Amino acid sequence: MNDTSSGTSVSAVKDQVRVRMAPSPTGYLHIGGARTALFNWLFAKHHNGRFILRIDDTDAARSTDESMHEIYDALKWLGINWDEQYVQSERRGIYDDYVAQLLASGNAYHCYCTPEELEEIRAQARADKQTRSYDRRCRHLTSEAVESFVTEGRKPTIRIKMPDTPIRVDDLVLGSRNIDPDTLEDEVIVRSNGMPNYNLTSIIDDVEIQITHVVRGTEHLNNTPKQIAIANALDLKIPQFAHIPLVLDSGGRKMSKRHHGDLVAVNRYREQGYLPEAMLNFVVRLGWSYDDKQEIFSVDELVEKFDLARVGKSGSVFDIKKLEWLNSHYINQLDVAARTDAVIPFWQKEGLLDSTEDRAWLESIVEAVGERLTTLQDIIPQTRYFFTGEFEYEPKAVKKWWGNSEEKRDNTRQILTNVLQILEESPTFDIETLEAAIWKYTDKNNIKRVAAMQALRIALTGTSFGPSLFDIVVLLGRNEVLKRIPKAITHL
RNA sequence: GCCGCUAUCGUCUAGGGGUUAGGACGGGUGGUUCUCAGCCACCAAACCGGGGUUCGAAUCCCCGUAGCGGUACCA
Repeated sequence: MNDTSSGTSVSAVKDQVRVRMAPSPTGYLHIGGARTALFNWLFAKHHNGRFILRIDDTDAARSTDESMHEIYDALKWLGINWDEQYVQSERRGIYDDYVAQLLASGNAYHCYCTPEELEEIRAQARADKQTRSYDRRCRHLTSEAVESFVTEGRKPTIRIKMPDTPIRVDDLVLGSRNIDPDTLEDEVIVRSNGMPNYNLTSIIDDVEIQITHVVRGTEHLNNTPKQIAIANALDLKIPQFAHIPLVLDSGGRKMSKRHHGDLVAVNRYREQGYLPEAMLNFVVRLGWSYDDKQEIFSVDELVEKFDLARVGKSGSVFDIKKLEWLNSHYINQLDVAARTDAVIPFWQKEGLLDSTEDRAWLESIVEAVGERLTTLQDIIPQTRYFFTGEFEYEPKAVKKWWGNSEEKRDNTRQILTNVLQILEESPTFDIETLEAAIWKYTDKNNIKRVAAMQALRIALTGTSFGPSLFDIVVLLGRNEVLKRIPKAITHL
């Protein structure tokens, strides 16, 4: 409210900032939607305003309850809470009143064209290289014509009559421009079944619920002059607009459910073990930056620093590598207890935990894994062998470290046999003692440490990578280790 | 086809009339180490093209070009 640094005209607005996110419940929340929500939410928080959730469900055929709840879930998971909520299907009366007004003032008219006719008109317009695809033929229907359509049983749509003067669009991100009225379509604002359409309901609600700033994706840019025209015809005061650039795939195309499936679903990332903090931090940097050095932002910092004036104009590519980097950063930020809490559901889902494991042991495992997690899901390949001796010996690792000739394998068997004996006879089973004993053995016999260790690692874990091997040995415990080594020797 | 938007390393971006065009992710090399990850050091990597304006243009203007978005009785 006292913002002088924003660079937008927000500072001039006396009233409270009110922004909204208006998803249509026709699927899950996707990355682009999450970013729109986040930008709006941050803008609201930054200005001490209100963030409103509006469910744009005027398309009854495609809207589902299930989808609505998925969107709620995803938003809540991200920590994007809303102060008010509206559902368009419950507000039908409001739209009907405005439509009646539009009809009465002559700013809207009934259109009796059938979908087939419209398609023909469109095809013709295109062939003629026309700017508009509807020729406005129903603007001036004689009463006889109307009557015959009605007796034919045709149900009309209602179209808005576009003005013949330019429409000025001011955009906080893209700047201002005038739209040539010749390019404007007499949009259908009410379907023949009586349901109002997006361009009508959207602007009416924005005005009705007193939205001060409409922050949405640039796919809506062409809708803006149409919506302004509707508001003008109704003599309504329009909000400010800010169109934010699209989120693109690696090929530079808009990310969409249609083309990318659940690759764009926020919930998918949640299931894979991405942290909401990482998602937020990642997504906010798609199109927004603070300065030339900061990449990591806490939510509080974002609220403090977010500014529409620093939103770029061009689309940004979704780069999973960067998300992964941020995610591992935020996972590593968690202390061992919190990280253990975060990882337990993943062990459970994998069926690795049967409630006999004690907390201290689990925390030790997480401690040993250290900074090796990119996603929480990574805990599975990193730690499966702690919970079960039933694993495959990874072929590539076997070939490299156990050897691919009979001679080399004999050698490995010998090493493992010796190591087994050392571990068996060690008076205590702690890292220092074992390490000293093993090093003594390898150095004395001129065996490369790495060779012995990797041979043992594969015997114990099936893989050639992972935490410090002495951590693993101790965490597995003497009994288990003494079982796994002979098994490996037999398998060799 | 028509309408619109955009254009800095592969990616996210900083900058913006005079800079060695900066950072980060990713990539590469070396070091540390029982492996991997990490960490440390270093390297490669960009102003779409052409015209102006100007002493000077990546930056301002124009024109191209390319990419993308929209073009529904979807939102």
